[in-house]
Amino acid sequence: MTQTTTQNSAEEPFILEEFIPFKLAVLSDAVSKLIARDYSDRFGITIAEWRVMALVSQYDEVRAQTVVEKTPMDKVAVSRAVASLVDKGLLEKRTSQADRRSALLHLSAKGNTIATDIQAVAKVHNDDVLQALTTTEQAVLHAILDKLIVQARNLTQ
Amino acid sequence: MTQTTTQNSAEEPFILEEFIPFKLAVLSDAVSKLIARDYSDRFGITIAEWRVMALVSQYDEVRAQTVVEKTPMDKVAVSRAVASLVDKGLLEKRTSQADRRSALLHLSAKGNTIATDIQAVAKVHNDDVLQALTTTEQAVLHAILDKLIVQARNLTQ
DNA sequence: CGGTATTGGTTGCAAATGTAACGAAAATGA
DNA sequence: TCATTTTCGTTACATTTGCAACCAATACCG
Repeated sequence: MTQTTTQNSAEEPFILEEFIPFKLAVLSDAVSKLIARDYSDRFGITIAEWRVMALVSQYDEVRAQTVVEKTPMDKVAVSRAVASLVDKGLLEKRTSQADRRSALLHLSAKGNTIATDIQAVAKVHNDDVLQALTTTEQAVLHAILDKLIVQARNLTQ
Repeated sequence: MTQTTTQNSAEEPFILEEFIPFKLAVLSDAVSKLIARDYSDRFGITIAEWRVMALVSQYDEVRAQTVVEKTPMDKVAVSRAVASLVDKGLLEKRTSQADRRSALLHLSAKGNTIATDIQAVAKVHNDDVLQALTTTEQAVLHAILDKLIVQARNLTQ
């Protein structure tokens, strides 16, 4: 851990609500709950399932490992989301010819339709949240979040 | 839900990684895991427990309900964190004379010492993360997060 | 008052999540 | 080429979390 505290920091009162990790948790939690409820009500899927669908939709065909790399989900979470989506008939798995350990995921016709619907809803959610900001602020936010995500990854070795 | 999508949004490809709710989840998750591991290793407490300690330390004496209002934790989570802290001898509960349903929380001597230590560590974590940003960006981030937290609360009715 | 509703917090149970172990396939390398 | 290690994904088990029911105390209101 890097030492970057100022020397007079001990004198400043400690205010939890002003800590970035806390603020991020508060915000992310609020937004996630909002969205999770909506996706569950409208489409009967979880956020984890939605992430898998979104990635499969984007890349057309992905392996579970790819989902693990691109989301904050571990392989168990992905495995379970995939199983559930297959169960619901939204996703199909076919074993890769190149590597028979891994399965290639792709959306079923039904899955494709629903993915399109959710994408529209997701965009509305995104816009709803961002409505509180000016266009400039939105751009700055994106840039800052990108930097911080990189930083967080660096701090995790 | 407010309709704010632009009319040509259907033509833009959908990219999960660029959605603010997703970015926030990725970042918050990474930062939280980083911190959770550290607090657990160094002090043997969870983030939930740390939040309770921080608030009790700040306000000197609080009720469980106050913790619920100021954090993204529900009353069950707070109840359990409090029970665990009492168990560890870091927190004390005394029933309020004004309302004997509620308990007033305050730190034990040991709890106070540890709280001070964690506050220092928390500041370092905060600074470590923010190191990726300029001073201006840090200020902008705070302002934007505040706006978004308000917005998220408004969207949840 | 006296009954009903509300609030503060805990507990029990079910669902979700994380960790570790696992089997199957592929990569490594002696 | 055969033994060993690594990778892919699943499964089993333990822990955590969330929801609903709950008890106790207060507030509300006829």
